This record gives sequence, structure tokens and C-alpha cells, in this order.
Amino acid sequence: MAKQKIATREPLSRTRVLRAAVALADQAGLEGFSMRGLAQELGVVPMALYKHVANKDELLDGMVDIVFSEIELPSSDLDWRSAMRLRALSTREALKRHGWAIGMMESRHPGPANLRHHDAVMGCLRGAGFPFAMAVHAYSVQDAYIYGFALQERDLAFETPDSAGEAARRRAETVGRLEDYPYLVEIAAKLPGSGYDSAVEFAWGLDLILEGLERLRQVEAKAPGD
Amino acid sequence: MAKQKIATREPLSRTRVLRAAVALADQAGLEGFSMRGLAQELGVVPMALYKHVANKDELLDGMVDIVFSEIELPSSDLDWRSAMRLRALSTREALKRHGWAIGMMESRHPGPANLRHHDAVMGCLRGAGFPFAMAVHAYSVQDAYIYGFALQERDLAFETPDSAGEAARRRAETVGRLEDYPYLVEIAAKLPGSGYDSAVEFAWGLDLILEGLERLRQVEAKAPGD
DNA sequence: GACTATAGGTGTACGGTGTACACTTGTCAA
DNA sequence: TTGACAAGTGTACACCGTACACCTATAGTC
Repeated sequence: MAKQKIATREPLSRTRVLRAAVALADQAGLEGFSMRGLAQELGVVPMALYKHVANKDELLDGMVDIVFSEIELPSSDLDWRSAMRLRALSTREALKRHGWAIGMMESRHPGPANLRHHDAVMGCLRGAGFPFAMAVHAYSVQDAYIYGFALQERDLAFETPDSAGEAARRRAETVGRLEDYPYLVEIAAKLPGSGYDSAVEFAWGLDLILEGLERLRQVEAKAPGD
Repeated sequence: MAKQKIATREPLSRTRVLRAAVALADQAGLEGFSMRGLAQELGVVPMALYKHVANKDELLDGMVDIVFSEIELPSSDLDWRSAMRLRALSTREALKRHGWAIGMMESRHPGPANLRHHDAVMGCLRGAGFPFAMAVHAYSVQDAYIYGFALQERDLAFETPDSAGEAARRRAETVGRLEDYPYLVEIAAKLPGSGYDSAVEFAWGLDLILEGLERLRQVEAKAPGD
């Protein structure tokens, strides 16, 4: 009886650690994410993790690469615009699921999924006829927009749709008289009833950017010069 | 002799604490910024700070508002596009000086400079004839782009201009064979010699967005309906 | 001038963090 | 059976934010 292993837990592994880490960060946020908490979640003593990841930084690197792996690569079956649109929507969704990753997507040692992603996006643009320099610009605008939007969306999410007005009001009262901020008052008054939808908002800006890029691409296509 | 005050240091104050905090974060980064370090910088014991700020969170709120206060408000003497362009450039510069603030600009309790800024920007757009909903969209795209670009710029800054190729090469080698990422190879090969300038890059995307917004504004102006 | 309230700075202590280092234990090869 | 090695443990250290009790110097009032 003492011989049979009493509910032996399956052993740790790098991918098991990474997966649990992502889940914990999803649920507790980056603030509430700690090596000790992760160890507890895995039913193990903190130092056990260090047999599978070098340290917390390297763990975060791996977590970010998991997020990258969840983003749809641009399909080569579509025109460049549809392909970029889909990968942008997919990126936003991934960042919504993993809000803790937003500030870290480009700041860590890139993993394989990261490199594959960047290579595929650049390939999509070059394949669509963007000259090199313009492709770099096009990539830069899109990613800046996507990451920046995700950031805003996460931060503003603290005000639930219909409490936004209330929140703005309280703030203004704290900081000064309401009349000092007439346009914020307008937002507080009109936004709640306007059926604001951040997915629509995201698509609006995205399409504006893609439209501008297509226009420039066509100009360049008539007068080429890689 | 014992009577005369021996080099009495000037007393702390909330603004002195905030200013020193910004300076320390500028120099040490958010990672290296601690209450204890700040206290040391001010020649004082850590707990002394708590007589002037409630806690670290509230201190960060105040620091972010200082950053906001350094951003030029849109001038009402200019057409909307020039005004927005200047405030965007000014924002990028402020975020470049204070890289630690990038992820926090919209995530904390807004201070007076923050509210004033947002109100002025919204006022500029409304005054230029943007209908309410479009003004909200226009604001959203611009800020998403600005914050996202600042984020990228900070993260990519680890690779100095001419070491970028080298860095990319080393990474690819770590993670897989170079041939797997032909477009990253192209970037590594061409970017260094292309005189890449992130200020130019920023303006390129910004103008693309402003151009798109102006186009939509004109359409709307012909068929109005606030 | 004596008395007291108060604001500003101090010292100690507690529970949290990441992780270095030495240890046990369980598994498989020879 | 032995011995190597991988995986998990326990202890310890330096750092973090900050609660709480304390001191001290100044300002106001009588």
C-alpha cells in the first residue's frame, strides 16, 4: 500500500510551465503574477521551476512567444489587404486574451513564433508589390496602431461601457470644475448612449490605414523602383 | 558653532519628490525605480516620502501627469491638421524622454494636465468640423498610433542603428536557420545602409493617418449631420 | 517666555519578491 | 549493485513597499 504511488502528479516540463504561466497571467495580470504563485498553481516548490526555465525573464520570453503563436499568419490566398486585415484582427484578439503581453510583444528576446510572424507579414507586403522602404513603413504603421490600440483598450476597459460617463464626472470633480473640460463632458454625455463598440472602433482606424497604404501602393506600382 | 544649522537641506515637498522621481525613472527605468532608491537620491529615509505621497501608485499617477504637462497642447491658431501634427510630435518627444511612462499614460488616475490635454485635443477636432462620432474615432486612431509607435521605438532602441543587422542575424541563428526567414534577412541586409530615421518613420505614418482623416472630414462636411 | 499642537523626518519590522546553493530523491544504464 | 543524472526540495539572502510608533523642530496661543 505504501508501495503504490499515491496519485503521482505528472512531472513538470518547460511547456507545462509556460502554459500554466500564461493561464496564471491571464487570470491574475502581470502584477499578480509571481514565480511563487506559479509554483503553487503547479503544486510544486518555487525553485522547482528553475529546472525548466532559466529565470523569470526567460519565462516571460517564452510566454510572449506563445501569444505570437496564437496570431493567425497572413494567408497567401488573399489579397494583401484582406490578409493584413485578418492578421490585425487576430492580433487584437490575442492581445485581448493576454492583456499582460501588450507592452512586451517587441521588447523581449524573440522566439520562433515571433520571427515567423514578422517574416510572414513582411513577405506579404513585399509580395504585394510594396518597395522595400515602403513595406517597412507600412509594417511600422500597422503594428504601432495595433499595439497602441490594444493598450488603450485595456486601459480604458476599467470603465465599463455605461459607467464611463459617471467615472469621467467623478474625475473632473476631483480635479477641477466640470466646466473646465467641456469636450470631456460631451464625451461623457454622448458616448454611453451611442452604442460604442471597441471592435468597430478598431476596424475603423485599421481600414483608414489600410486604405491609405493601398493608395500609396498603387501610385508606386505605376512608377516602380524597388 | 553647534548652533548654526549645518548645511540644512531644503525640505521635501510633493513637487520636489515628483520631480526627483521623474528624473530617477528617466535614468534608471521603471524596473530600476524604487521608493528606496528615490529616498536615497533625495538624501532621506524611505518613509519620509510617505509624508508627501500616499504610496507608490499615487506617486506614479503624479509622475505621469508631469509627462502630460510637457506635451504641447494643440494651438488654436493653426488648422486642425497642423495642430494635431505638432501635438503628436510633441507627444512622441515627451515619451522618448520618459520611456517608462509609455505604458501608463492612459492607465492611471488622470491628473489635471491629462484632462486638459484630452479636452484640448477633442476641442480641436470638434472645432474643425468633425462630427462627434468621427472625432472620437479620429482621436482614437491618432493616440493608438502615437502610443504604439513610442512603444516600438523604445523596444527596438536596444538595437543601435547599425547593429540591427547583426542582432537579427544572431537571433535567427539562435532560433533556427537563417533561410527560414528570408524577409528578416532582407531587412537585416538593407535597413542599416538605408539611413533609417525613426523620426521620419513616425512622421510618415502620422501623415498617412492625418491625410485619411482629412479626406473623411471633407466628405462629411459636404453632407453634414452632427 | 512657557506650553502645546502639528508637520516633517526617523527606525524598526513584516510580508512579499526573485533566485543562489546545497540537499534529497527517483530513474535508468552499465 | 552501482553510480550518474535529472527533477524536486529547503534554506537563506537581498531587495521591495509600507504600517506603525517614535522623535524633533517649528508655529501659535496664552
